[in-house]
Amino acid sequence: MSSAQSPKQESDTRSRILDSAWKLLAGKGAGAVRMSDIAKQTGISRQAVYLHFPSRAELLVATTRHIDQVKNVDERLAASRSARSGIERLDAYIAAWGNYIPEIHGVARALIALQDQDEDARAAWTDRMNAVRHGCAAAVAALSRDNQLSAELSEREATDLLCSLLSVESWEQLRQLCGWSQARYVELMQRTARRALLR
Amino acid sequence: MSSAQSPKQESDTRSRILDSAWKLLAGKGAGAVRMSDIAKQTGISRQAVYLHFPSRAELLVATTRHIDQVKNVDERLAASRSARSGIERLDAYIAAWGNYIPEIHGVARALIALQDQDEDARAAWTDRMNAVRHGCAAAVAALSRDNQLSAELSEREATDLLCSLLSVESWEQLRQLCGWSQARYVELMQRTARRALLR
DNA sequence: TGTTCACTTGACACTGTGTAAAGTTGACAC
DNA sequence: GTGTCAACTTTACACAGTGTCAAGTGAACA
Repeated sequence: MSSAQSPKQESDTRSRILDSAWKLLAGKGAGAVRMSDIAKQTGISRQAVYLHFPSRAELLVATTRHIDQVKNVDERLAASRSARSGIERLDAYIAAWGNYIPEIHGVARALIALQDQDEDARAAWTDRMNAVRHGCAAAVAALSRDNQLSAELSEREATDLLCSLLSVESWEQLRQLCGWSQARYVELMQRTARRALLR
Repeated sequence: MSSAQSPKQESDTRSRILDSAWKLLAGKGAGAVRMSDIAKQTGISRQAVYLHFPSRAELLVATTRHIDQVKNVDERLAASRSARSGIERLDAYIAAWGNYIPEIHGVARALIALQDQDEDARAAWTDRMNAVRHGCAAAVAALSRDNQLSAELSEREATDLLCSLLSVESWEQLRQLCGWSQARYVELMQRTARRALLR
């Protein structure tokens, strides 16, 4: 997601603020994290945070992009393209995304909660969803080339299905509720996708 | 969910407050709905709302239970038990729940957003998730009795799968994002479940 | 007629966001 | 050394929203 980053590199403090936000959001959840918490965690004053971000909403949106960048999501997802067969590529894509989910879960929830109030957050979330959709479309297209797709499934339907499998929010909640391990969770997603897509 | 309701019937005003909350949450999303909005919508003063509910969080939690009751979810879901075959029962269960999702979506989102801050909201959400899980388990058990389940799928795995299919939050977001109609969405869920569960 | 209940009005304490203004500190330029 | 610039600090405040409190109203009912 968001391969586009600002040309000049992020200032040290800005970056530290984003790291703090990330850490706190993962630990306490968006509703419980205040601007003052983030400032304290960073070791600066609350007002200093506003020197770098105009609002809480923009800070949270920036945090998701920051994590994407730090964790090299684009590279991770791109790696799935080197798989030999279509099915391996599908598995690799799901694994790359599935293993990334826990890292962004806290922030993703923040983004979802913000949607009612903030236009940017709404756009950021829709972008994420669409990025996953497009990634899925590419993986499914590779599968299609291998002719392993059952005839009655159009690519679009397959993409929709995969997309639903990969949507962040409820999967991670379910994972926690059901007590699945991360590995089991990824395996479950892969098996589900295979079952859905292959005859 | 929550077949248990308080013995004495809900006061008229209390019920009207809950209806207002429901309407507003569906329209604007939890983050944008204030206590004063709910009061105004109901035609009473803000303070009067606090005569019926001790806090915003408890009001929102009560709203989910109210919708469940008004919309007769328990009955709707129970109706699926009268289906003849296991597969029909599965379809009926999914349709009952799937058609209910849009009605509670706004409130469900509110509940999710509240989780970080409020213990009751957390419990209410977990209850919902578990109720769906148990409903799924029953539907899958019926399928199992029909011996239509593929051998390698344990009931537990099947339940997990179905559960993931039925989780409210991301499905409804996806439905909107992808522009699926309600009917197409339910059909998609049913087909996905069948593919996952049957060989 | 008096009491009670549901509600109203107005005031206020508290928390959190965001803004504004003036002061500090360190680095770097000359 | 002196000046200056940027990043940050402290203090203060405006504003919105939640939740509380106290006194008052008005209709129903005994």
